[in-house]
Amino acid sequence: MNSAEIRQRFLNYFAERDHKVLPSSSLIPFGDPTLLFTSAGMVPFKPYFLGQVKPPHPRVATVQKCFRTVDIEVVGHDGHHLTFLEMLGNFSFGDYFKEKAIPYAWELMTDVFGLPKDRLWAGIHNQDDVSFEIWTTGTDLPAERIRRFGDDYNFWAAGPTGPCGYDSEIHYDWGIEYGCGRSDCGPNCEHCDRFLEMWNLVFMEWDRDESGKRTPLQRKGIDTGMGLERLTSVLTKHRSVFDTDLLRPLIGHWEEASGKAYGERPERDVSLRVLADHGRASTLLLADGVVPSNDGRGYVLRRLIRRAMVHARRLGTDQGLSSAVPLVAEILGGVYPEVHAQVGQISEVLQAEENRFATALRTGLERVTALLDRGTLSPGDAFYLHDTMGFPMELTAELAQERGVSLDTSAVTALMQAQRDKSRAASTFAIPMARQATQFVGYDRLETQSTVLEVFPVEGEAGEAYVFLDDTPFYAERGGQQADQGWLEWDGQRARVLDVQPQAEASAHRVEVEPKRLTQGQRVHAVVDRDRRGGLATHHSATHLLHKALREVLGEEAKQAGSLVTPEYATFDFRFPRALTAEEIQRVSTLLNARIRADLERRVEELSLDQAMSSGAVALFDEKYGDRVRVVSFGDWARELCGGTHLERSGQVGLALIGSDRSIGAGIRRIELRAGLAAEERVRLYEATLSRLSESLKVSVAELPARLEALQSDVKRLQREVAQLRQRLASGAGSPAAEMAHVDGVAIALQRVDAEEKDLLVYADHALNRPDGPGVAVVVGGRRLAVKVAPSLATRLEAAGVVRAFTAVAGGKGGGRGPVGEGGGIDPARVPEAFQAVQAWIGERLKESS
RNA sequence: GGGGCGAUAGCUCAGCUGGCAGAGCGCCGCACUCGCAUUGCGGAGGUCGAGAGUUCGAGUCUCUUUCGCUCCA
Repeated sequence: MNSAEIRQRFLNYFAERDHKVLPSSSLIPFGDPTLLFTSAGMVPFKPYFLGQVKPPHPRVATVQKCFRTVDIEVVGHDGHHLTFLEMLGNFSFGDYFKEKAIPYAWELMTDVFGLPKDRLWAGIHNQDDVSFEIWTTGTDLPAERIRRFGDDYNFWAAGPTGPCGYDSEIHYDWGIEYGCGRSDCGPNCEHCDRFLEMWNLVFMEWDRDESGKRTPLQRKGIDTGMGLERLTSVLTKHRSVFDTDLLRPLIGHWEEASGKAYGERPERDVSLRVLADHGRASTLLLADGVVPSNDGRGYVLRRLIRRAMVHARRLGTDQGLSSAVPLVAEILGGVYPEVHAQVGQISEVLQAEENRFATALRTGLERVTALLDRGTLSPGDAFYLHDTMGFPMELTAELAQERGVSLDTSAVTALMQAQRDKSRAASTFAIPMARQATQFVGYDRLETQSTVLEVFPVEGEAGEAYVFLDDTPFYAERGGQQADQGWLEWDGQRARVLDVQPQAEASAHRVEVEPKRLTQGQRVHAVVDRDRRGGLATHHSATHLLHKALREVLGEEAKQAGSLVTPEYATFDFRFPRALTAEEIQRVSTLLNARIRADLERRVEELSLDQAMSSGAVALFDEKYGDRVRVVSFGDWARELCGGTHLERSGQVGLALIGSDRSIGAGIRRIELRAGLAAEERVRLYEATLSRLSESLKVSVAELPARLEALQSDVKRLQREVAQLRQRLASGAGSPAAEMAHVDGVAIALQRVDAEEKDLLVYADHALNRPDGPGVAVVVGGRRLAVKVAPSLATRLEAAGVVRAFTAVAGGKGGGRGPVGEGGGIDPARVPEAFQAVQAWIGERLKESS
């Protein structure tokens, strides 16, 4: 039996029992900004479990792509942890409960997959007698192979509040020969890995509130999850998931690349497993639109790629993850077509990221060697290299060892831990979960009567509340379009809506209001800010038209990689390997504005995802489950899946201006777009600027560039002349006569120059450098002052002292360092007196030091 | 979302405690050379990321901000 058959048999089993089989959703959870990745099969179904919306069918089954950040550090060290995995699951939304879920699981494992009954164990919660009853009466699992555990193993909750319940796990027993031999050895044994946790059946039973009180859910639910990789390993009698047909070919790829065989040396095997896992995970993440970056999802991806490179280096190969993409596509591409379709682009992005890390390593390496040359390496240095330069600590340690320099790695790890704690402490508060869906009515209307469902205070912001409504005209920030703003009005009161965040099927309105002034059940009038919405719609529609124009000019592979739509401007990111030429931008702009003037009519259709795709609509990566999707088109030209708000006709855009494109990362370009009013304002600004310029330069706009160039070269020539003249002045010829004084054989010069002269010190310098120059030069220009002391006197006189003696009389302030001093704010009328004071001060100093 | 580091000539960077903006490479010119490379001499090239503040004076100190690199959530 291979993994493909196992997937199929699993789904078939549940399909035969009236489950609707749904396709895997994206690794990027839809409409849930709090969640980084789809980490379990139930993630796409959260709105169903919360009762926010009605599921398409009361029971479903899926094979879901999952990514788990928590296991990154663990991967490779054992035979069953993975970052990317496929989760087999069956779900019931208020339909059957554990009385069916347990027998289903048992029947599937034993009858369908034919696992020997004496190898299976069950774990249940120590208070869950109901499950014990079902296991013992509903299946033929003997009571002695049921173990009871506490909350840490068999209690499930999505968070401190919300749905929760007991769960029950099915464990596989590899046999006594793999065990620790202890008498209490069994599932969840801490001393050995004789038992493998395979399938977790979650029984969602209660709703928990802030005080910890549990109230029974009206509709109890079932959520199960079993890793395809683990199941495959058991069914094909391989102790490790890395020996299954899902992963073994990837291990083989790295064996070949490195020339090191798997299964010979434990530490090499770790590297081989890490590479196999990370290659799969990176490929699938990229296929779902994640791009390496400094934070969020992109950062996790970057970390995977870099970890993999360190391991590749350890194996002595310079092949990066990009080399494994075609193989991953071969293994999983049949199941996940998005991988197949993008093999080239995925490899390119990986390649670019690998190059980037290579440069980080190179600069890091220089620094490490520089530090090691000094002979010591403190934990602080190593942490700096890791934290600031991104140079892996293991490599630092390795290099230090080679050079015989000691490094306290545990101290470095402690510093890393401290940094981690700091980050965690500062992590943001989540928005509380809504219990009901919000109906968005804002496509056609900008205001509506609505009822307040729930109100929560915003943590850390007094006077603000999250408000959930039953109906809302406010568009929540989604798909790159910023949220609407506006007002809630009730009983003569009015509160500003600052932001609206999506939360699965609900919308959280952040409102400027004391939380207790708005109560559940209150009727409110919700009004969207019309101007802001207009700007958003203009830019969103313009973005669609731009997307299409780009694809026509550059080719279909110029695919959207993200966008930001604000009322004032929009940015559009797309995959393209190089900068656009001026001519290409010109063509895009011409085409775009021609289609705006063509005044294409906007149409919105609600279709099934399949229909939409086959009708040629452009789909992005974060499509969600649900049988209907919105397709927005302008004429028969631009056609995209989109939930955003749009204009009625392309002509309403009026005008669209596109800026030059720039790179924002590996293979991704960004174009800035201004449309409608914002474009008009921009044009007006340009016009005003140009006409002002042409007026003051007295030439036509067309002649401006030539005129400016001429002026610039004039200025340069004049500047040069001025500098030369000034040099000549300062060096003596025709310079204003300096007033000279002599104290104890030291000549002191006072020179007065024009107030505009900038570099007073240059004059002082020149005075000193004359063959018969003085020992001290004082230069005054306007309210400023410069002092320079000849090197022969530098040990006896400080320029700062001269400046202070001067300013003590003439006012102002100043100071200096060594033989150079400057000051300002002096009264020009009192310079003669001040010069007397300077002479007196110098006289005293000379006496003291002689 | 939090932390660390950075932004100075076309490129890579230096600029110590605030006091005349620099080096190497590259570029241009001249010399040497049959020519090229090399070498020597000379030269051009700077809103010191942006904006406020402190100060007589800010590349340097403080705050804000943009962007980049990096670690973490």
